[in-house]
Amino acid sequence: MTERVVPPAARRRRRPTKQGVVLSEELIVATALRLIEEHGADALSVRRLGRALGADPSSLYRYFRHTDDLMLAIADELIGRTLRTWSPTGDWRADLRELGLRMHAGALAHPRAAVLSSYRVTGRVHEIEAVEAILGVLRGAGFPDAEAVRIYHAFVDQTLAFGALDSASTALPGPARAAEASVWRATYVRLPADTHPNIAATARHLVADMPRSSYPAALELLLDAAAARLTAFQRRPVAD
Amino acid sequence: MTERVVPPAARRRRRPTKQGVVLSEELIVATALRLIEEHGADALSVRRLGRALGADPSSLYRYFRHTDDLMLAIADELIGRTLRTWSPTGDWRADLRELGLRMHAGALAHPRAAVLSSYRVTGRVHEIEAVEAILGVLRGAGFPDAEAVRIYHAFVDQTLAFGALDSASTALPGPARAAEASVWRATYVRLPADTHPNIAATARHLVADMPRSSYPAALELLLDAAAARLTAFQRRPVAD
DNA sequence: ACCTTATGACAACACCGTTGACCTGTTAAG
DNA sequence: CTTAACAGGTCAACGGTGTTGTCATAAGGT
Repeated sequence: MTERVVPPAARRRRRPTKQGVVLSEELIVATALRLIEEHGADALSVRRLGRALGADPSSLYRYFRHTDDLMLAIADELIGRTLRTWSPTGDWRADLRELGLRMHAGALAHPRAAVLSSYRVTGRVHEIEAVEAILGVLRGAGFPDAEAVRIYHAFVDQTLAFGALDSASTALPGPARAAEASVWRATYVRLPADTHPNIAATARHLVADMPRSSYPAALELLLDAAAARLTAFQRRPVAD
Repeated sequence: MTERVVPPAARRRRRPTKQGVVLSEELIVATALRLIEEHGADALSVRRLGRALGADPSSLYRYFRHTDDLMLAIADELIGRTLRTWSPTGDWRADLRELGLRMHAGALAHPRAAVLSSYRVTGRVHEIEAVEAILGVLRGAGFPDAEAVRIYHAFVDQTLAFGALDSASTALPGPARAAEASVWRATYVRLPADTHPNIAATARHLVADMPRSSYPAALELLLDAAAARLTAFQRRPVAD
């Protein structure tokens, strides 16, 4: 068998599919994203994607070695779209807060694609840009290199993880989602104080707090802790 | 069609499968967990589970409406097991740290269940116990009720979100996972300093830090921030 | 002893990712 | 121009998946 996937640069002999579509990596990724947005992540399969493109499913294997490869391409495209609308101001806390909230919002906007991109390192252009930018913010703020990496890592993973978490629950089928929301009201609030004193005591807070995302709060806690460390470093600088 | 799933209380006519096994919800969940532990998360399918149990796959649908239901049952069992090996000492920071790390480790050991349980409220017994226990630790430490709920929410979501994130990457098929790990060494480290100064400057830290989970670091940051707030409250108490 | 019905088994359905073999239009070389 | 190579599209098949409609039967209540 000749090698299935050809590097994009060497692609020349493009010819239309039976249904008249000229395939390309970009078109495939764009169509995949559209599919995910319109019908959910479960709607993304090689076969369905092929159908949506007007091509035989197996054609896709000329562009991506396996579905995994395709996922990475999709993930990187998402990172790129998010980063394009963000520009650092110089205030590291504000910049990280803004970026975090933006990434989180982006995840919620593409609920089912967010899950895919959360746990993969793509090593592609957009991801690299993002890493460079965030590290720049932290080092510019005065974090020593090792600490900058540590904070970067926690920040990025926290944002991606919450993005995936929150968008997963957003993406639940309608009735299931309503059921989730009502568990707090229906089950937890009713627990008697003698067997579950702590839940009973905080019931009204639970009902108010739990249905909302805790990402903004968690982000603020992380920024607080990072700021505290920064002032500690500034008081007693550390060799790097 | 008669309703497929019968509430456990109403189960009476237990009869052995062709291979002589007497099914039960507990046995199914236990076997599923064993399968995951022994052969990885991908080894869990209705058909394989049936084979492992010595029963027809379709029999499982007498106990669980769909695989999702089964996953939730597994998830709750996991919460239970995690909680069972944890006993609060009275030092709230140590207790939360210990519980967080335990939950995270539990998630890593059972990736598929972890992903599901991260964004679902099961409302089952073990989950309720966990909520009660964590709230107890926080209120015992002196957090006002509203703040206790806020910290609880951030703590639990962060733990579950990181659990899902990290277990998703450990659940990657072998080669894909190896590829992930090498991206930092192969791609990022090689970026020239003139185009990517921040990555180049921190390259050795990135290689050391990124392949590991950032959960322990993120947890510590959260505990730091919470402790800072606690002392603030203790200095100037707040009506609740 | 009988009747009901819970529960297990079976077969079938509609999907899935992936691959090897085949065919054909595009392209570059002569 | 002609032609030979081969990129890239198509087809059919493999072995897997979750799920369901139907049927047989053994357990339990009466």
